[in-house]
Amino acid sequence: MSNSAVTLDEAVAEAPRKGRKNNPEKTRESILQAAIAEFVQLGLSGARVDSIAERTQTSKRMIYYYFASKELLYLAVLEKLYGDIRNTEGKLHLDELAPSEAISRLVEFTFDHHDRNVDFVRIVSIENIHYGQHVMQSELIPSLNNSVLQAIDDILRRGEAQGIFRSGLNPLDIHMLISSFCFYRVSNRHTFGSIFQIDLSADEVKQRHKQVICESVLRYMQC
Amino acid sequence: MSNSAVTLDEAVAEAPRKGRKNNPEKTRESILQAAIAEFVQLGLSGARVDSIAERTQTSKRMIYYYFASKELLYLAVLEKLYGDIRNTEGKLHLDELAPSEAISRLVEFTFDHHDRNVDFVRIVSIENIHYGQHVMQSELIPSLNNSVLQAIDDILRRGEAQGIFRSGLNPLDIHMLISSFCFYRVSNRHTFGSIFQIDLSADEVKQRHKQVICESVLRYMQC
DNA sequence: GTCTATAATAAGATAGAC
DNA sequence: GTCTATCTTATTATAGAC
Repeated sequence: MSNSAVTLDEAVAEAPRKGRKNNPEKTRESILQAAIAEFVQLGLSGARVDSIAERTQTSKRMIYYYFASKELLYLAVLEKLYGDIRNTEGKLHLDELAPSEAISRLVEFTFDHHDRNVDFVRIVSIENIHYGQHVMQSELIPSLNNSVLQAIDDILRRGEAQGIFRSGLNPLDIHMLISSFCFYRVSNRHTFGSIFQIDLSADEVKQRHKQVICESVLRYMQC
Repeated sequence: MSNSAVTLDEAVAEAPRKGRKNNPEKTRESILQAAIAEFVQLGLSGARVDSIAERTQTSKRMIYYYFASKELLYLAVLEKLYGDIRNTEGKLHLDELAPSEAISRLVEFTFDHHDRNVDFVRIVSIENIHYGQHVMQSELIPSLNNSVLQAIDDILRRGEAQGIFRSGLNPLDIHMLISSFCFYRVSNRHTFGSIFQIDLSADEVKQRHKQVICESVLRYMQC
Protein backbone atom coordinates (compact mmCIF):
# COMPACT_ATOMS: atom_id res chain seq x y z
CA MET A 1 0.00 0.00 0.00
CA SER A 2 2.99 2.25 0.12
CA ASN A 3 2.81 4.04 -3.20
CA SER A 4 5.07 6.90 -4.14
CA ALA A 5 2.76 8.68 -6.58
CA VAL A 6 -0.54 8.81 -4.73
CA THR A 7 -2.25 12.08 -3.98
CA LEU A 8 -3.62 12.73 -0.52
CA ASP A 9 -7.20 12.51 -1.72
CA GLU A 10 -6.67 9.16 -3.33
CA ALA A 11 -4.86 7.80 -0.35
CA VAL A 12 -7.90 8.40 1.79
CA ALA A 13 -10.45 7.01 -0.62
CA GLU A 14 -11.28 3.35 -1.20
CA ALA A 15 -9.75 -0.08 -0.80
CA PRO A 16 -6.34 -0.50 -2.41
CA ARG A 17 -7.73 0.32 -5.86
CA LYS A 18 -7.48 -2.87 -7.84
CA GLY A 19 -4.56 -1.42 -9.76
CA ARG A 20 -1.51 -3.28 -8.56
CA LYS A 21 1.46 -1.24 -7.51
CA ASN A 22 2.73 0.58 -10.56
CA ASN A 23 5.69 -1.33 -11.85
CA PRO A 24 6.36 -0.87 -15.56
CA GLU A 25 9.23 -3.36 -15.80
CA LYS A 26 7.36 -6.10 -14.04
CA THR A 27 4.16 -5.45 -15.98
CA ARG A 28 5.94 -5.59 -19.29
CA GLU A 29 7.77 -8.74 -18.35
CA SER A 30 4.64 -10.49 -17.14
CA ILE A 31 2.89 -9.67 -20.41
CA LEU A 32 5.84 -11.03 -22.35
CA GLN A 33 5.84 -14.27 -20.37
CA ALA A 34 2.11 -14.70 -20.85
CA ALA A 35 2.53 -14.01 -24.56
CA ILE A 36 5.29 -16.60 -24.86
CA ALA A 37 3.01 -19.22 -23.36
CA GLU A 38 0.09 -18.28 -25.61
CA PHE A 39 1.96 -17.94 -28.90
CA VAL A 40 4.04 -21.07 -28.34
CA GLN A 41 0.95 -23.06 -27.56
CA LEU A 42 -1.42 -21.73 -30.21
CA GLY A 43 0.63 -20.06 -32.90
CA LEU A 44 0.35 -16.52 -34.19
CA SER A 45 -3.14 -16.90 -35.65
CA GLY A 46 -4.40 -19.14 -32.88
CA ALA A 47 -3.27 -16.88 -30.07
CA ARG A 48 -5.89 -14.53 -28.64
CA VAL A 49 -5.05 -11.20 -27.12
CA ASP A 50 -7.82 -11.71 -24.59
CA SER A 51 -6.28 -15.00 -23.53
CA ILE A 52 -2.91 -13.38 -23.10
CA ALA A 53 -4.52 -10.76 -20.91
CA GLU A 54 -6.14 -13.50 -18.83
CA ARG A 55 -2.79 -15.21 -18.31
CA THR A 56 -1.40 -11.93 -17.01
CA GLN A 57 -1.88 -10.12 -13.76
CA THR A 58 -2.55 -7.14 -16.02
CA SER A 59 -5.27 -6.06 -18.42
CA LYS A 60 -5.64 -6.19 -22.17
CA ARG A 61 -5.25 -2.45 -22.32
CA MET A 62 -1.70 -2.80 -21.06
CA ILE A 63 -0.78 -5.15 -23.85
CA TYR A 64 -1.58 -2.46 -26.37
CA TYR A 65 0.02 0.15 -24.20
CA TYR A 66 3.35 -1.69 -24.10
CA PHE A 67 3.40 -3.55 -27.38
CA ALA A 68 1.05 -1.62 -29.66
CA SER A 69 -0.30 -4.65 -31.51
CA LYS A 70 -0.59 -8.42 -31.48
CA GLU A 71 1.94 -8.63 -34.27
CA LEU A 72 4.57 -6.58 -32.46
CA LEU A 73 4.00 -8.55 -29.30
CA TYR A 74 4.65 -11.69 -31.31
CA LEU A 75 7.85 -10.17 -32.63
CA ALA A 76 8.95 -9.44 -29.07
CA VAL A 77 8.29 -13.08 -28.17
CA LEU A 78 10.27 -14.25 -31.18
CA GLU A 79 13.24 -12.07 -30.33
CA LYS A 80 13.09 -13.12 -26.70
CA LEU A 81 13.19 -16.83 -27.51
CA TYR A 82 15.91 -16.42 -30.11
CA GLY A 83 17.88 -14.23 -27.76
CA ASP A 84 17.81 -16.75 -24.94
CA ILE A 85 20.16 -19.00 -26.86
CA ARG A 86 22.59 -16.43 -28.16
CA ASN A 87 26.27 -16.94 -27.71
CA THR A 88 25.84 -20.14 -25.79
CA GLU A 89 28.19 -21.86 -28.20
CA GLY A 90 30.90 -19.50 -27.04
CA LYS A 91 30.83 -21.07 -23.62
CA LEU A 92 31.60 -24.54 -24.92
CA HIS A 93 35.33 -23.85 -25.28
CA LEU A 94 35.43 -25.88 -28.46
CA ASP A 95 38.83 -24.49 -29.31
CA GLU A 96 40.31 -26.29 -26.35
CA LEU A 97 39.25 -29.70 -27.62
CA ALA A 98 40.61 -31.98 -30.32
CA PRO A 99 38.61 -31.57 -33.56
CA SER A 100 36.60 -34.77 -33.23
CA GLU A 101 35.79 -34.10 -29.61
CA ALA A 102 34.83 -30.55 -30.45
CA ILE A 103 32.33 -31.78 -33.05
CA SER A 104 30.91 -34.33 -30.66
CA ARG A 105 30.51 -31.70 -28.03
CA LEU A 106 28.84 -29.27 -30.41
CA VAL A 107 26.43 -31.94 -31.64
CA GLU A 108 25.56 -33.04 -28.13
CA PHE A 109 25.05 -29.48 -27.05
CA THR A 110 22.80 -28.74 -30.02
CA PHE A 111 20.86 -31.92 -29.42
CA ASP A 112 20.27 -31.20 -25.75
CA HIS A 113 19.49 -27.60 -26.42
CA HIS A 114 16.65 -28.41 -28.82
CA ASP A 115 15.45 -31.19 -26.60
CA ARG A 116 15.19 -28.86 -23.64
CA ASN A 117 13.78 -25.84 -25.47
CA VAL A 118 10.58 -27.02 -27.06
CA ASP A 119 9.27 -23.47 -26.91
CA PHE A 120 12.05 -22.28 -29.14
CA VAL A 121 11.52 -25.10 -31.62
CA ARG A 122 7.81 -24.40 -31.77
CA ILE A 123 8.14 -20.65 -32.28
CA VAL A 124 10.61 -21.23 -35.12
CA SER A 125 8.17 -23.64 -36.75
CA ILE A 126 5.39 -21.15 -36.34
CA GLU A 127 7.52 -18.41 -37.81
CA ASN A 128 8.27 -20.53 -40.85
CA ILE A 129 4.59 -21.18 -41.37
CA HIS A 130 4.36 -17.41 -41.59
CA TYR A 131 7.09 -17.40 -44.21
CA GLY A 132 9.69 -16.02 -41.81
CA GLN A 133 8.39 -12.54 -42.38
CA HIS A 134 8.96 -11.40 -38.80
CA VAL A 135 12.49 -12.71 -38.53
CA MET A 136 13.07 -10.88 -41.76
CA GLN A 137 11.87 -7.64 -40.19
CA SER A 138 13.89 -8.12 -37.04
CA GLU A 139 17.11 -6.23 -36.57
CA LEU A 140 18.19 -8.40 -33.70
CA ILE A 141 17.79 -12.00 -34.80
CA PRO A 142 20.03 -12.17 -37.86
CA SER A 143 22.85 -10.74 -35.80
CA LEU A 144 22.77 -13.60 -33.31
CA ASN A 145 23.57 -16.89 -34.94
CA ASN A 146 26.77 -16.31 -36.78
CA SER A 147 29.09 -17.54 -34.07
CA VAL A 148 28.23 -21.18 -34.77
CA LEU A 149 29.54 -20.98 -38.30
CA GLN A 150 32.77 -19.48 -37.09
CA ALA A 151 33.15 -22.23 -34.51
CA ILE A 152 32.56 -24.98 -37.06
CA ASP A 153 34.94 -23.38 -39.50
CA ASP A 154 37.68 -23.32 -36.88
CA ILE A 155 37.19 -26.98 -36.04
CA LEU A 156 37.14 -27.82 -39.72
CA ARG A 157 40.46 -26.12 -40.34
CA ARG A 158 42.15 -27.74 -37.38
CA GLY A 159 40.87 -31.17 -38.33
CA GLU A 160 41.96 -30.70 -41.90
CA ALA A 161 45.42 -29.59 -40.81
CA GLN A 162 45.72 -32.70 -38.69
CA GLY A 163 44.68 -34.85 -41.61
CA ILE A 164 41.59 -36.29 -39.94
CA PHE A 165 38.91 -34.28 -41.76
CA ARG A 166 38.63 -34.06 -45.50
CA SER A 167 38.97 -30.74 -47.26
CA GLY A 168 36.36 -28.74 -49.09
CA LEU A 169 33.67 -29.11 -46.45
CA ASN A 170 31.16 -26.32 -46.00
CA PRO A 171 30.52 -25.11 -42.42
CA LEU A 172 26.94 -24.17 -43.23
CA ASP A 173 26.23 -27.67 -44.54
CA ILE A 174 27.57 -29.18 -41.35
CA HIS A 175 25.48 -26.83 -39.28
CA MET A 176 22.40 -27.76 -41.26
CA LEU A 177 23.08 -31.46 -40.94
CA ILE A 178 23.28 -31.12 -37.18
CA SER A 179 20.39 -28.70 -36.75
CA SER A 180 17.97 -30.50 -39.02
CA PHE A 181 18.12 -33.72 -37.05
CA CYS A 182 18.02 -32.05 -33.65
CA PHE A 183 15.18 -29.78 -34.70
CA TYR A 184 13.10 -32.35 -36.52
CA ARG A 185 12.94 -34.88 -33.74
CA VAL A 186 11.37 -32.19 -31.57
CA SER A 187 9.32 -30.25 -34.13
CA ASN A 188 7.85 -33.34 -35.77
CA ARG A 189 7.63 -35.61 -32.79
CA HIS A 190 3.84 -35.70 -32.85
CA THR A 191 3.31 -36.85 -36.43
CA PHE A 192 6.43 -38.98 -36.48
CA GLY A 193 5.60 -40.58 -33.16
CA SER A 194 2.01 -41.17 -34.15
CA ILE A 195 2.80 -42.71 -37.52
CA PHE A 196 5.62 -44.94 -36.37
CA GLN A 197 4.27 -45.64 -32.92
CA ILE A 198 7.31 -44.42 -31.10
CA ASP A 199 7.77 -42.13 -28.13
CA LEU A 200 10.62 -39.84 -29.13
CA SER A 201 10.87 -38.40 -25.65
CA ALA A 202 11.79 -41.77 -24.14
CA ASP A 203 15.23 -41.61 -22.66
CA GLU A 204 16.67 -44.64 -24.42
CA VAL A 205 15.54 -43.35 -27.80
CA LYS A 206 16.96 -39.96 -26.99
CA GLN A 207 20.37 -41.36 -26.14
CA ARG A 208 20.41 -43.50 -29.25
CA HIS A 209 19.48 -40.58 -31.47
CA LYS A 210 22.14 -38.41 -29.96
CA GLN A 211 24.66 -41.03 -30.95
CA VAL A 212 23.18 -41.38 -34.44
CA ILE A 213 23.64 -37.73 -35.32
CA CYS A 214 27.03 -37.58 -33.62
CA GLU A 215 28.37 -40.50 -35.64
CA SER A 216 26.78 -39.30 -38.87
CA VAL A 217 28.38 -35.91 -38.69
CA LEU A 218 31.79 -37.21 -37.69
CA ARG A 219 31.81 -39.89 -40.37
CA TYR A 220 30.68 -37.34 -42.92
CA MET A 221 33.65 -35.14 -42.08
CA GLN A 222 36.35 -37.76 -41.74
CA CYS A 223 38.70 -38.62 -44.59
CA MET B 1 -28.97 -25.91 -70.01
CA SER B 2 -29.67 -29.59 -70.41
CA ASN B 3 -30.48 -30.69 -66.89
CA SER B 4 -31.89 -34.09 -66.05
CA ALA B 5 -33.80 -33.14 -62.88
CA VAL B 6 -35.64 -30.01 -63.89
CA THR B 7 -39.41 -29.73 -63.63
CA LEU B 8 -41.38 -28.29 -66.52
CA ASP B 9 -42.23 -25.16 -64.59
CA GLU B 10 -38.64 -24.42 -63.70
CA ALA B 11 -37.46 -25.08 -67.21
CA VAL B 12 -39.68 -22.29 -68.48
CA ALA B 13 -38.81 -19.76 -65.83
CA GLU B 14 -35.67 -17.61 -65.63
CA ALA B 15 -32.09 -17.58 -66.82
CA PRO B 16 -30.05 -20.70 -66.04
CA ARG B 17 -30.41 -20.22 -62.27
CA LYS B 18 -27.00 -19.37 -60.96
CA GLY B 19 -26.68 -22.88 -59.53
CA ARG B 20 -24.11 -24.61 -61.66
CA LYS B 21 -24.94 -27.99 -63.04
CA ASN B 22 -25.35 -30.35 -60.11
CA ASN B 23 -22.17 -32.33 -59.85
CA PRO B 24 -21.43 -33.64 -56.34
CA GLU B 25 -18.05 -35.16 -57.14
CA LYS B 26 -16.76 -32.07 -58.85
CA THR B 27 -18.12 -29.77 -56.17
CA ARG B 28 -16.53 -31.77 -53.40
CA GLU B 29 -13.23 -31.93 -55.21
CA SER B 30 -13.17 -28.21 -55.95
CA ILE B 31 -13.83 -27.46 -52.28
CA LEU B 32 -11.01 -29.79 -51.29
CA GLN B 33 -8.58 -28.13 -53.67
CA ALA B 34 -9.53 -24.68 -52.43
CA ALA B 35 -9.13 -25.87 -48.87
CA ILE B 36 -5.67 -27.27 -49.59
CA ALA B 37 -4.57 -23.89 -50.90
CA GLU B 38 -6.03 -22.02 -47.94
CA PHE B 39 -4.84 -24.32 -45.15
CA VAL B 40 -1.38 -24.75 -46.62
CA GLN B 41 -0.97 -21.02 -46.97
CA LEU B 42 -2.47 -19.88 -43.69
CA GLY B 43 -2.54 -22.81 -41.31
CA LEU B 44 -5.50 -24.28 -39.47
CA SER B 45 -6.19 -21.20 -37.33
CA GLY B 46 -5.31 -18.71 -40.04
CA ALA B 47 -7.54 -20.28 -42.67
CA ARG B 48 -10.99 -18.74 -43.10
CA VAL B 49 -14.00 -20.66 -44.27
CA ASP B 50 -15.17 -17.63 -46.20
CA SER B 51 -11.88 -17.44 -48.03
CA ILE B 52 -12.13 -21.09 -48.96
CA ALA B 53 -15.61 -20.45 -50.32
CA GLU B 54 -14.28 -17.55 -52.36
CA ARG B 55 -11.58 -19.74 -53.87
CA THR B 56 -14.25 -22.19 -54.95
CA GLN B 57 -16.81 -22.09 -57.67
CA THR B 58 -19.22 -23.11 -54.93
CA SER B 59 -20.68 -21.48 -51.84
CA LYS B 60 -19.85 -21.59 -48.18
CA ARG B 61 -22.97 -23.57 -47.51
CA MET B 62 -21.57 -26.40 -49.58
CA ILE B 63 -18.46 -26.61 -47.46
CA TYR B 64 -20.57 -27.38 -44.45
CA TYR B 65 -22.80 -29.64 -46.49
CA TYR B 66 -19.88 -31.80 -47.61
CA PHE B 67 -17.43 -31.52 -44.75
CA ALA B 68 -19.55 -30.60 -41.73
CA SER B 69 -16.94 -28.33 -40.12
CA LYS B 70 -13.71 -26.47 -40.66
CA GLU B 71 -11.90 -29.04 -38.58
CA LEU B 72 -13.13 -32.01 -40.61
CA LEU B 73 -12.31 -30.20 -43.82
CA TYR B 74 -8.80 -29.73 -42.50
CA LEU B 75 -8.61 -33.44 -41.73
CA ALA B 76 -9.65 -34.21 -45.30
CA VAL B 77 -6.88 -31.94 -46.57
CA LEU B 78 -4.37 -33.63 -44.29
CA GLU B 79 -5.36 -37.09 -45.47
CA LYS B 80 -5.32 -36.00 -49.07
CA LEU B 81 -1.78 -34.61 -48.89
CA TYR B 82 -0.49 -37.58 -46.93
CA GLY B 83 -2.22 -39.93 -49.33
CA ASP B 84 -0.64 -38.39 -52.40
CA ILE B 85 2.73 -39.80 -51.46
CA ARG B 86 1.69 -43.24 -50.37
CA ASN B 87 3.48 -46.25 -51.72
CA THR B 88 5.70 -44.22 -53.97
CA GLU B 89 8.70 -45.93 -52.45
CA GLY B 90 7.37 -49.19 -53.83
CA LYS B 91 7.94 -47.94 -57.35
CA LEU B 92 11.64 -47.33 -56.81
CA HIS B 93 12.57 -51.00 -57.23
CA LEU B 94 15.15 -50.69 -54.50
CA ASP B 95 15.44 -54.44 -54.26
CA GLU B 96 16.95 -54.55 -57.72
CA LEU B 97 19.86 -52.33 -56.75
CA ALA B 98 23.06 -52.96 -54.83
CA PRO B 99 22.66 -51.84 -51.18
CA SER B 100 24.66 -48.64 -51.50
CA GLU B 101 22.91 -47.65 -54.70
CA ALA B 102 19.57 -48.45 -53.13
CA ILE B 103 20.28 -46.09 -50.26
CA SER B 104 21.45 -43.36 -52.61
CA ARG B 105 18.34 -43.74 -54.64
CA LEU B 106 16.08 -43.65 -51.61
CA VAL B 107 17.80 -40.55 -50.26
CA GLU B 108 17.62 -38.76 -53.59
CA PHE B 109 14.00 -39.67 -53.98
CA THR B 110 13.16 -38.44 -50.49
CA PHE B 111 15.10 -35.26 -51.09
CA ASP B 112 13.36 -34.49 -54.38
CA HIS B 113 10.01 -35.45 -53.00
CA HIS B 114 10.19 -32.92 -50.16
CA ASP B 115 11.68 -30.32 -52.44
CA ARG B 116 8.80 -30.65 -54.87
CA ASN B 117 6.00 -30.96 -52.34
CA VAL B 118 6.18 -27.84 -50.24
CA ASP B 119 2.47 -28.18 -49.56
CA PHE B 120 3.01 -31.50 -47.87
CA VAL B 121 5.89 -30.17 -45.78
CA ARG B 122 3.85 -27.18 -44.68
CA ILE B 123 0.78 -29.16 -43.70
CA VAL B 124 2.90 -31.54 -41.64
CA SER B 125 4.49 -28.57 -39.87
CA ILE B 126 1.08 -27.10 -39.25
CA GLU B 127 -0.19 -30.39 -37.92
CA ASN B 128 2.70 -30.60 -35.48
CA ILE B 129 1.97 -27.10 -34.24
CA HIS B 130 -1.44 -28.54 -33.41
CA TYR B 131 0.23 -31.38 -31.52
CA GLY B 132 -0.55 -33.94 -34.21
CA GLN B 133 -4.04 -34.36 -32.84
CA HIS B 134 -5.66 -34.81 -36.24
CA VAL B 135 -3.18 -37.36 -37.52
CA MET B 136 -3.83 -39.13 -34.27
CA GLN B 137 -7.56 -39.22 -35.02
CA SER B 138 -7.06 -40.35 -38.58
CA GLU B 139 -7.60 -43.98 -39.49
CA LEU B 140 -5.90 -43.58 -42.83
CA ILE B 141 -2.60 -41.83 -42.22
CA PRO B 142 -0.85 -44.21 -39.82
CA SER B 143 -1.49 -47.03 -42.25
CA LEU B 144 0.44 -45.37 -45.05
CA ASN B 145 4.06 -44.92 -44.15
CA ASN B 146 5.21 -48.29 -43.03
CA SER B 147 6.54 -49.45 -46.36
CA VAL B 148 9.64 -47.23 -46.07
CA LEU B 149 10.78 -48.98 -42.94
CA GLN B 150 10.44 -52.34 -44.61
CA ALA B 151 12.42 -51.12 -47.60
CA ILE B 152 15.25 -49.79 -45.44
CA ASP B 153 15.31 -52.95 -43.39
CA ASP B 154 15.73 -55.05 -46.55
CA ILE B 155 18.60 -52.93 -47.79
CA LEU B 156 20.20 -53.05 -44.37
CA ARG B 157 20.12 -56.84 -44.28
CA ARG B 158 21.53 -57.20 -47.75
CA GLY B 159 24.31 -54.74 -47.07
CA GLU B 160 25.13 -56.44 -43.84
CA ALA B 161 25.25 -59.84 -45.51
CA GLN B 162 27.65 -58.44 -48.09
CA GLY B 163 29.83 -57.04 -45.36
CA ILE B 164 29.51 -53.41 -46.46
CA PHE B 165 27.10 -52.17 -43.78
CA ARG B 166 27.67 -52.57 -40.10
CA SER B 167 25.23 -54.56 -38.00
CA GLY B 168 22.87 -53.37 -35.32
CA LEU B 169 21.55 -50.41 -37.30
CA ASN B 170 17.97 -49.31 -36.72
CA PRO B 171 15.80 -48.72 -39.83
CA LEU B 172 13.77 -46.05 -38.09
CA ASP B 173 16.91 -44.11 -37.17
CA ILE B 174 18.03 -44.18 -40.79
CA HIS B 175 14.65 -43.02 -41.93
CA MET B 176 14.73 -40.17 -39.45
CA LEU B 177 18.23 -39.15 -40.46
CA ILE B 178 17.13 -38.91 -44.08
CA SER B 179 13.75 -37.31 -43.46
CA SER B 180 14.94 -34.74 -40.99
CA PHE B 181 17.41 -33.17 -43.38
CA CYS B 182 15.08 -33.29 -46.39
CA PHE B 183 12.20 -31.91 -44.36
CA TYR B 184 14.11 -29.21 -42.52
CA ARG B 185 15.67 -27.59 -45.55
CA VAL B 186 12.14 -27.00 -46.84
CA SER B 187 10.21 -26.38 -43.63
CA ASN B 188 12.79 -24.01 -42.16
CA ARG B 189 14.04 -22.40 -45.33
CA HIS B 190 12.65 -18.99 -44.39
CA THR B 191 14.30 -18.54 -41.02
CA PHE B 192 17.43 -20.43 -42.00
CA GLY B 193 17.75 -18.52 -45.25
CA SER B 194 17.12 -15.21 -43.55
CA ILE B 195 19.58 -15.73 -40.72
CA PHE B 196 22.40 -17.14 -42.81
CA GLN B 197 21.69 -15.11 -45.92
CA ILE B 198 21.36 -18.08 -48.21
CA ASP B 199 18.80 -19.02 -50.82
CA LEU B 200 18.09 -22.68 -50.17
CA SER B 201 16.11 -23.01 -53.36
CA ALA B 202 19.11 -22.17 -55.52
CA ASP B 203 19.96 -25.09 -57.72
CA GLU B 204 23.63 -25.33 -56.82
CA VAL B 205 22.83 -25.37 -53.11
CA LYS B 206 20.17 -27.97 -53.72
CA GLN B 207 22.55 -30.30 -55.54
CA ARG B 208 25.21 -29.87 -52.89
CA HIS B 209 22.76 -30.61 -50.10
CA LYS B 210 21.51 -33.69 -51.83
CA GLN B 211 25.06 -34.97 -51.85
CA VAL B 212 25.59 -34.01 -48.22
CA ILE B 213 22.72 -36.12 -46.95
CA CYS B 214 23.52 -38.95 -49.34
CA GLU B 215 27.10 -39.20 -48.14
CA SER B 216 26.18 -38.77 -44.49
CA VAL B 217 23.74 -41.63 -44.53
CA LEU B 218 26.00 -43.95 -46.47
CA ARG B 219 29.00 -43.22 -44.29
CA TYR B 220 26.89 -43.70 -41.21
CA MET B 221 25.90 -47.16 -42.38
CA GLN B 222 29.21 -48.38 -43.73
CA CYS B 223 31.54 -50.54 -41.69
C1' DG C 1 -27.66 -29.86 -54.21
C1' DT C 2 -27.29 -25.25 -54.35
C1' DC C 3 -28.18 -20.38 -53.25
C1' DT C 4 -28.56 -15.93 -50.37
C1' DA C 5 -29.13 -13.98 -46.03
C1' DT C 6 -28.32 -13.95 -41.26
C1' DA C 7 -27.68 -15.53 -36.52
C1' DA C 8 -24.35 -15.93 -32.78
C1' DT C 9 -20.19 -15.18 -31.21
C1' DA C 10 -15.55 -13.86 -30.81
C1' DA C 11 -11.58 -11.02 -31.95
C1' DG C 12 -8.53 -6.99 -32.39
C1' DA C 13 -8.38 -2.57 -30.94
C1' DT C 14 -9.81 1.82 -28.40
C1' DA C 15 -12.32 5.32 -25.14
C1' DG C 16 -12.31 7.46 -21.10
C1' DA C 17 -12.32 7.34 -16.06
C1' DC C 18 -9.11 7.23 -12.23
C1' DG D 1 0.01 3.26 -15.55
C1' DT D 2 -3.93 0.87 -14.95
C1' DC D 3 -8.89 -0.44 -15.14
C1' DT D 4 -13.60 -1.54 -17.13
C1' DA D 5 -16.64 -1.15 -20.84
C1' DT D 6 -17.37 -0.98 -25.61
C1' DC D 7 -16.82 -0.25 -30.76
C1' DT D 8 -16.14 -2.49 -35.07
C1' DT D 9 -15.33 -6.05 -37.73
C1' DA D 10 -14.83 -10.82 -38.95
C1' DT D 11 -15.76 -15.55 -38.22
C1' DT D 12 -17.97 -20.02 -37.71
C1' DA D 13 -22.07 -21.91 -38.54
C1' DT D 14 -27.14 -22.31 -39.84
C1' DA D 15 -32.00 -21.15 -41.77
C1' DG D 16 -34.89 -21.44 -45.37
C1' DA D 17 -36.02 -20.69 -50.28
C1' DC D 18 -35.62 -23.01 -54.72
